Amino acid sequence: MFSPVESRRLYRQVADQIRLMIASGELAVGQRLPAERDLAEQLSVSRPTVREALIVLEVEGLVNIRMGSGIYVVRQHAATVTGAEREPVEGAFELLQARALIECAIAEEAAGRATPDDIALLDETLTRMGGVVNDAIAVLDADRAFHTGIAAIVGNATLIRVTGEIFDMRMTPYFARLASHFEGPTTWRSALDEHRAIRDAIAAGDAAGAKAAMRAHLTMSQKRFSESFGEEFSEEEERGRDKRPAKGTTKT
Amino acid sequence: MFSPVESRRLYRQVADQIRLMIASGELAVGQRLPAERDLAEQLSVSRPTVREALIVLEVEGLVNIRMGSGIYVVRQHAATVTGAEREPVEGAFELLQARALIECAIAEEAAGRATPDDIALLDETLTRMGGVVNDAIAVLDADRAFHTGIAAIVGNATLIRVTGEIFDMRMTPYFARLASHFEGPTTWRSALDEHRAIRDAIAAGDAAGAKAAMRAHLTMSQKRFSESFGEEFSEEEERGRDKRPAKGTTKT
DNA sequence: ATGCCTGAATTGGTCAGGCCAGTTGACCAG
DNA sequence: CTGGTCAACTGGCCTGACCAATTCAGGCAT
Repeated sequence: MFSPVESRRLYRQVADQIRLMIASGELAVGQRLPAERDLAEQLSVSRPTVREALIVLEVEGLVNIRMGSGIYVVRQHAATVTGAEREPVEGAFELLQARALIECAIAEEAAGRATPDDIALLDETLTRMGGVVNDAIAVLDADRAFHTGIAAIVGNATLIRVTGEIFDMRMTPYFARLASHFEGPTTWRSALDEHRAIRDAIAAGDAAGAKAAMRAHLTMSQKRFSESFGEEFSEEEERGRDKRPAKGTTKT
Repeated sequence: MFSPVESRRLYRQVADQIRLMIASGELAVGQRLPAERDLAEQLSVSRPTVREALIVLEVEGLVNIRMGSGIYVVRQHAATVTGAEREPVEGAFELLQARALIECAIAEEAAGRATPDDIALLDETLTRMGGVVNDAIAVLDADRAFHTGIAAIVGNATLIRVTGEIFDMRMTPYFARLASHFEGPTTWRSALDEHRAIRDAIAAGDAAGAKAAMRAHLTMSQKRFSESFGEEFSEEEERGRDKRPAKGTTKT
């Protein structure tokens, strides 16, 4: 049907092909791939192209490249596709479910550790968020700061990082385009209220309440999302054209 | 003492450097990067190296490469800046703490959803792990498969991905060097026993038990780790011992 | 026979230079 | 002023080469 012409880039095609071979089991986990030179010959492309494709797979965590030794299949879970051909809607729900599981646990933990300084930092992000509900970019940044701020209360850099990364997963082109349809000052204000509830529970040291508030927040996010795109979802599938060639051009 | 050799591949270093420039705001969102040829000259590396680095950043979603036009910053991902210079010991404890928080929640959720097929898959990884406790690479793979397998029970691709990514964080050169000192058939057999306890709790549908078993497993992992490297750490590090990362003191 | 050591073969990492194709914007004919 | 053309970028891909790390077979001393 609608095939993005973007697929022209050769190293992407090569990466897809190798990824497919891994997913199908043709290349078993732990197995060593043919040498770059051999792959280039078999695929009728040059070695730099093969290298670029392998680097893509390495960043995705599918293979492990060991200098002087070879390239080894680490895992075959094709589930880690980088938004290439993922249903944006399913991806969105999955994302929110994953966030609910992880961030509820973090909020629960944070409630038992928060210091007044921590709460002050959260309050700072809340006031900032309240002042920029009309700025789609700034409000998103404040939203992110609130969620990573809760992770920061636990005092674990890994948790902060993971929280931020999961949050950023919504930044895929698909998701961003869908989000632009339902994100607005009204929905952001609702989110802000839910943020305040989370903040209050954490400030009160109420672990169960913080967990519940976080779950409610992410559940409501999911609800807002599903309700809003229901109407817009007739033919919004096509790739973004001249509407938004680059980010932030029309927003500020 | 010995320099970690840090034979990091050049294109990774270049990617880190550009990522840093993006994170610091030196390269603003929406801005176009210098041309590949110019970047190569400024960084004193060849163009293929620059290309490989940019492909890494593109896969990570930081930049958008548009053929014939240029390379544009999509977003700044400040959370990943910490990767380069991290204390290995603190990092290890942090990692296990983060895993405890996240994977306990996942195990809890999985216990309520597991089907006999899911359990069969877990059992497969357990038997596989039992057969390769002497193979440092294979056993690690089986270990990973068990933990991601639990995430798979929940049926959420994002959770699987996150679990795998956090697991893989231990694959840094620092961590790998430390791990080689304490990982062995004995410790792996202990881990396997703990895995079985988790599996049994999930199979029984015991959410609280699964959570507790997972927490016990990761706590024991931490214990094994800290005990084993205690001897090796005569003069190498000192502040790593008394962990307890102070709350709120988000490092600069 | 055993174990250590060496060196060649293999493999990934990097470089240099070049050509092609798409993008962009200025320039010129209408 | 409008429309179309063209030349200067820019990324995409290729060839060929050399360097560095890994691996393993074969030779040496024990």
